[in-house]
Amino acid sequence: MSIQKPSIPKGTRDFSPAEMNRRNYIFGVIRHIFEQHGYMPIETPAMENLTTLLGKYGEEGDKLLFRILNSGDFLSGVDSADLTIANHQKLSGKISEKGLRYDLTVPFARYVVQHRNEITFPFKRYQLQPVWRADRPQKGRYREFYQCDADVIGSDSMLNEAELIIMADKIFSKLDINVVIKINNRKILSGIAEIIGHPDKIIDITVAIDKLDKIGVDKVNEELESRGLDKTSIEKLQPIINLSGSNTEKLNQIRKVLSESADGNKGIEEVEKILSLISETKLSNQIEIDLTLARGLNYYTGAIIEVKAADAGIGSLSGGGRYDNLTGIFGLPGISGVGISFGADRIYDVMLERNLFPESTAASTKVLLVNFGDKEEMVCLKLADELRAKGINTEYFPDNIKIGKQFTYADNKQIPWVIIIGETEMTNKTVQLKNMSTGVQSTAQYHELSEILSNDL
RNA sequence: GUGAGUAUAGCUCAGUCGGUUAGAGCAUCAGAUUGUGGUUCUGAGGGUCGUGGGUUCGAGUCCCAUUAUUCACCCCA
Repeated sequence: MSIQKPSIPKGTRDFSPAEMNRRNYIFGVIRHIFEQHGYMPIETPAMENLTTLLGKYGEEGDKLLFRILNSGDFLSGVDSADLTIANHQKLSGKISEKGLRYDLTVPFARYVVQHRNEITFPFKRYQLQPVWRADRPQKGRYREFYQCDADVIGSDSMLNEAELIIMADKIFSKLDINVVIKINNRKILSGIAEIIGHPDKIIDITVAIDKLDKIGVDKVNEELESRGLDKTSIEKLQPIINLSGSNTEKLNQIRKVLSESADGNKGIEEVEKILSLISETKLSNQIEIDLTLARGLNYYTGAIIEVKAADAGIGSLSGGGRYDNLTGIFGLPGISGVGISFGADRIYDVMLERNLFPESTAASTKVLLVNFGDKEEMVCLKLADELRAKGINTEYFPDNIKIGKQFTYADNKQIPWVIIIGETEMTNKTVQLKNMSTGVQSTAQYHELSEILSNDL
């Protein structure tokens, strides 16, 4: 066997220490805000039964599921007639029973149904875990990536929508990313489709309108026509396509079009309610009604939320919405949920591109003690432990090598301080303390160290 | 699923019209400097030019196939 070049599957990544520190910073901010609002952590397995996953994400989603081949003799029970290309779908069902999770919402719904007797409703949970999609990778799109979900299940109140939006605003403002929070409502979209007499065309309509900025009104109308809408319907859609102004102005324009639709009016009412609840809070980011939001249309039934980086080419950083009956298919009907998901990897990409990570994410070790050999060892070990006890991340270099090399090590690891204890220092019961960024070195007493090191940032 | 690009040192990339022994920067290692890093100087190691075939006296370079990878569409965090 020849030596093979090591590699990892496309769309997956290794995370080196510097990247992990930055990623953990993002997770830390998100977790902190979630917990501040009373969300509790759960985890679910990387793999789920395919029966749990299939049919929840539409036809496209089913294709993007990673399926796990059954262990052992996976062909037992398969007859040769199944082993044809035409039968691949049927075959796949026989040789694969498990799949990697595609998102965190469906496993959460499964979890809620399975644990319904242990859960107090409304149940507020958060979950920071990787998900997998067998997509073609490209910029900002991976086959393995982390979602950070917060959901409330078992409460119909719009306060939840408002809270999720406020949390999103806090998270992005804490991370220093300028974003636009976009909201929409499935009921408004249904209302539009109802008014023009094409309830089946919601997706076609939103996809076409979404291209307005790129291709202009005329082309959008052409596209609507090619997607099977008649002239009268397109005419009725014009006020929707040309929607503009403040959120209130937009709502008024929509209201005129949807006056005949019960569903549509309900949707408008919901959006207004959410906006009014948020108006009590001072948001750092802009919030904007956008009817082209049609994400997750397969299961969202009310509010739809999406967060995009202001002036960025990357896709959305966060998305969510309300789903009235997600647990219904698992045998627990009538429970409504609303949630939001943050894409940690895209947030990372945007922050890296804009240089938004704080300096402190670069290093975790605060001070390195230089190794001078056996005589100094005990003093160093004792001092190192004292510093750790004071909350200072400290390491002692394990080998007695040239101290130049030990400095290079500190430099590469971006450790801000180095402590040198040699024969002279041992006798005097002092240390040489060197600041690696200024290059300034001075003599210090043991008891001064923790204060100097913890004051410095 | 559709389309386009790329593949040469650990990394980023040069390599002319097809022509002798394939180069640079960065990184690594060693030394200048056995109690001081990041800056400087000197030197060293490191290559099946993705893989397989073809054209040719001769291929990193041209042609075909294949694999990997990147970007875009669809869709999505």
